[in-house]
Amino acid sequence: MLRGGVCADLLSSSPRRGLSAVATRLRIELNLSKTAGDSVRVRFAPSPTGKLHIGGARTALFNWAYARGRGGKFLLRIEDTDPERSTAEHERAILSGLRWLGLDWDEGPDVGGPHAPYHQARRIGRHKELAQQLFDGGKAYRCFCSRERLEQLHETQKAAKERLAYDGLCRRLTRAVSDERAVGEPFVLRFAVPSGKTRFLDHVRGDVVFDNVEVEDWVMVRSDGNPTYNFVVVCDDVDMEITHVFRGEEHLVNTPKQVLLYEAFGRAQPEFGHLPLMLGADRKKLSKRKETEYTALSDYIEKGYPRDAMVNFLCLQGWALNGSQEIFNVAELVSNFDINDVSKAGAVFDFEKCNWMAGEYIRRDTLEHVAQMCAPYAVRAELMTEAEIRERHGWWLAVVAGEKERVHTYSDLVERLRYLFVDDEKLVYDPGAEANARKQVARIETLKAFLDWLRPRIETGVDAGALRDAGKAWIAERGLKMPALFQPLRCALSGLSGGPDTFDIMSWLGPERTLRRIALGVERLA
RNA sequence: GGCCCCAUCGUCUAGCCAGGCCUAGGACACCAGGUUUUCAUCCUGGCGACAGGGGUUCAAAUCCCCUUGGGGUCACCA
Repeated sequence: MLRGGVCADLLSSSPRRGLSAVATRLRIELNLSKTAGDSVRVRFAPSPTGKLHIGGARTALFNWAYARGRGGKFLLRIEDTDPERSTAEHERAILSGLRWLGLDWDEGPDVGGPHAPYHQARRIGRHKELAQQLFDGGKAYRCFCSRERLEQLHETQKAAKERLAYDGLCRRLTRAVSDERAVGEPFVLRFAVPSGKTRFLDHVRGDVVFDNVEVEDWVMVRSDGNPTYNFVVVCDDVDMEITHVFRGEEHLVNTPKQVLLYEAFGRAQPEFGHLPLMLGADRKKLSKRKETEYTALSDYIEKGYPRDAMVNFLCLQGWALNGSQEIFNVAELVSNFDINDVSKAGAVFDFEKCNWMAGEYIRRDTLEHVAQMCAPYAVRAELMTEAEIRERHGWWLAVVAGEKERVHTYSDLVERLRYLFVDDEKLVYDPGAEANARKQVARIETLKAFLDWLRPRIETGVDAGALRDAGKAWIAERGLKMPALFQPLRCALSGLSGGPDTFDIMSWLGPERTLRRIALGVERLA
C-alpha cells in the first residue's frame, strides 16, 4: 500500500495543475507500490540513429531536472537495438550534446553503474531470458504468419476501414502444433494481449485508459531472435528500477502495450508523463519535417547559441517557471520543475523568440565570457589565430564589446567583425550604407576636410573618447549636421550602415588604416 | 479510416484541479513615439485570445456534454 507521505507531498507541492488529486487517487487505485526508501529513478533513452533532436534534448532536460530536484537518480541508456541504423558516432554526438546542455547522469554507458551494461544491445541475453519466461508462462505465443499474409491482412483491413492490427490467427495454435512448426518454420514471438482495460497514471495527461481490444498482439521478438523496442524498454526499465517514465507524446499509444508487460512480469508499473510534441511552423511534429537544419541540437551549438539560453528556451516549450519570468537559470529550473506543470498541448517552436533569448543571454553575460566564447568562431573564420587573440586580448575585448548588444549568437558576432580584417582596398560597401553616404551632398568635401583635421590628431594613436568630443565640436563649428559627416565616414570605415561608434572603429583600425580607408572613401563615394 | 491526445493573443504561455479577485496577466513578433552620429540596446505606449454551441450555477476561461479544428499513432523502427 502507498505510504501517503513522500509521494503525495511531492505532488501537492505544485498547486498550479489539476493533476495532483488525480495522481494521488490513481496511485492508490493502481497500487503503484512504492516501498520505503524508494527514490526517484528516471532515465533518458535515446537511440543512436541520428542527431540529438531538440525535442529529445528537452525530454532529457525535464527528466534530469525532475531527478535533480528530488534527490533522485538520472540514468542514460542507449537504445541501440536497431543495428542497421545505430552508430557509435551518433552515440558520441548525443552524449556530447547532453553534456553541452550541462546534464550529468548517475548511471550510463560511459560512467557505468549497478545496472550495467547501459547499451540495450548488450543486454540481449537478459531480454531473451525474459521473453522465454513469458512464452513459458503462456503470455506470449509464436506467430508463423508470413509477411505476405500480414500485408494482405492490412490491405483488407484498410479497405474495410477497420483498424490495422494482427488478427490473432496463430494465437489459436495449440502448443503441440506450435512446437512442431517451430522446428522448420521461422516465427516471431507475439505478446498475448489479455482482454480488459489498461489504465495508467500520466502526470501530464492525467488518468489514461485504453481498451485492450485496441491493443494488438504486438511482436516482442523478431524472427531473427532480436527483441523489439516495446519489449526491451520494459525489460530494462524494470531491471533498472525506473520509477518515472517521461518521454514524448508519440509514445503515448505504446504505453498500454508496455503497461501490460509490467503486469505480465508481475511488476508494478512506473508513473508516466508524456510530454507535448515540439511542432514546426506547420504544426506538425518537428522531427517529421523535411528541413533538418534547425532541428538538431548540434545545429544550435555550431551556430553559437549560448548554452544557458538554449536550456532556458527549450524548457519554455511546454513548461513555464511562472506567468511572468521568462529568463531563469538551471538552479531555478531544478528547484521549480514539476512534471505536473507541463502543458498538454503541442508547442510550435518559435525561432524568433529563441533568437531573442540567445541575444538576451549574450547581452546579460560578462564581456570576458562572451569574448572567450566568440574566439573559436573568429579562428574558424580565419580572422585571427588563437595566438593573436591572446596577444591582443584588450583589443579583442574592445571589439567584442562593440558588437555584444547587437547579436544573437557567437558566430553572428564574429561575422559582424569581418570588416575589421579585410584589406582596406577590398572593403565591400553595403548598398544601404553607400546609399546613406551618398545622400550627403557635401560628402566629399566634408570627408576631405575631416581627413585633414584628423591626420595630425591621431599620429600617435586614436583616443576615441577625446576624439569624439573634438570631432563633434568640429562638426558644430562648421555648421554641419551629424549625419553629414558620420554617414559617409561610417561607410568608408566599415562599409556598413549600422554598427558601433565610428570613433571606436577608428581606434580598433588604428591611425594608418583609418586614414587610408577615409582616403579611399573620398575616391569611392565621389 | 480505427484508436488516442489536444484546444487562452500570429507564437510561447499564466490563470483552470479547489468557479467570483479576469473589462484575461507576461514574453516574442509587429506598429507608433522617445534616447542615440547609424544600427542595435534601452524606455514609453499600442495592436492582439478564452474555437463554436448547449448545459450546471446566483456566477464559467475555469465543471459537464456535443460539434468543429489540429495533432499523434496504427512496422519483425525506436
